[in-house]
Amino acid sequence: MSSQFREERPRGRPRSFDEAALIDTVTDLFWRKGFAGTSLSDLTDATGAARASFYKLYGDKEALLARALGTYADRFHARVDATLAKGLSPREAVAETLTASADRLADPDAPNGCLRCRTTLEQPEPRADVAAALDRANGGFVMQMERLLTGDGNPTPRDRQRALALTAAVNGMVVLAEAGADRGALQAVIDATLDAVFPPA
Amino acid sequence: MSSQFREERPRGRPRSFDEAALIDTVTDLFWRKGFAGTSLSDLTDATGAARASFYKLYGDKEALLARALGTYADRFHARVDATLAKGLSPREAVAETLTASADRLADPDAPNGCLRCRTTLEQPEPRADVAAALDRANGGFVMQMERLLTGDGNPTPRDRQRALALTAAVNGMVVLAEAGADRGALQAVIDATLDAVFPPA
DNA sequence: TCGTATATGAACTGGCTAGTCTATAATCGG
DNA sequence: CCGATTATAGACTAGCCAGTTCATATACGA
Repeated sequence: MSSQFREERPRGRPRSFDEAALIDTVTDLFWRKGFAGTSLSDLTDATGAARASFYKLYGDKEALLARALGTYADRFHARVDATLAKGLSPREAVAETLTASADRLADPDAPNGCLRCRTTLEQPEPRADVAAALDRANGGFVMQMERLLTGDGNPTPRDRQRALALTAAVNGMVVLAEAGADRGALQAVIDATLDAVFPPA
Repeated sequence: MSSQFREERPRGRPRSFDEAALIDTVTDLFWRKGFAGTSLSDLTDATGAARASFYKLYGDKEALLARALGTYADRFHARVDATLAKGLSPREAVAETLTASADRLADPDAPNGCLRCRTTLEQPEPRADVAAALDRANGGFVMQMERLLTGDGNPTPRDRQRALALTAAVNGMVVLAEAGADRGALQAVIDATLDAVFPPA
């Protein structure tokens, strides 16, 4: 009976790191330092996982990047879910999302920048698996913008264009912030974007 | 008299590369392949300059990056000069500039992306000289946007905000394009941006 | 022709990297 | 306690890169 409820333990020596947290930690590292700027020693130090474990479990460093991009996109997806759950108007939902992004971008304590944008520019010709993850992250971002605009309804062609404009605004704020722009500058971008996407009657 | 008109020749063995073109070539290489992705062998192969000449003339690879950023910014400055010389309205001048950027970004033959944006994201904590060049490139871009808006007049605080919105739009298009967006998607961003910055009465 | 000045090319250094390999450690079932 | 299984630590390989060094080449002025 005890066996019936016990977690299944794998056979050999147990892992010395937290499997569930590993990809999150890797994601944060790539986010902070970039893919090229993160060495495998950085990863083993931060996660506690043995060097060999990474290769056994995931293949290689680029496969880890693909996973990290997935995690990064999932986090944003969850944020949009939370915003949609509040039942705001599209304009309010978009404003909340842009404001949260700007707050994070201007926060000196948060990891700077954006893993999706940084990787997009850093890897113009990525390996197939990374390219797929990148496409899903970038395409997914536009889709989340469409969800904010339509409240999960079907986007019109016009909505798709508005979602592209919103995506460009966020991407643009990422670069601006990394270039040293302060929160006020980002707010100017948000204000202009909201006026463009939700034209005042 | 011949000596009077002859170009001054330096004393020793002449250089085997075109000095005037060197930084342009370096700029294009960094533009295409990124700073980290461009090796010194790439630079010597492309320019014909000896490895040692780079170090003697410029110091090191990062100093070259700083120069390349200056060249890149100068090119854009010159483009804006040419646009301003046409005597268009601010809206027309901005539209022409954004259109030219989008055309280039969507052109499969042009070097992809944007050296300024890419370097901004790739080097979050650059060395002092690179940081200065990057600040001048990024700050200069906003200033060029202000010039387009004011026709070289004094920008109002409102103009400065509009220039930030334009800068964010271009930065955003850079990331969008690198993520695979087509020319039509970029046009949607341009249209929304023009409406936001030049609100239809 | 000779001395000086400058650039070249190629070898070399030192360091870092991703990825592999192996002996050992820690857990299991029996 | 034993054998099987899995993970670990960390040494090791092989390659790449930035930057330096030095003998050699090519120009000058006198």
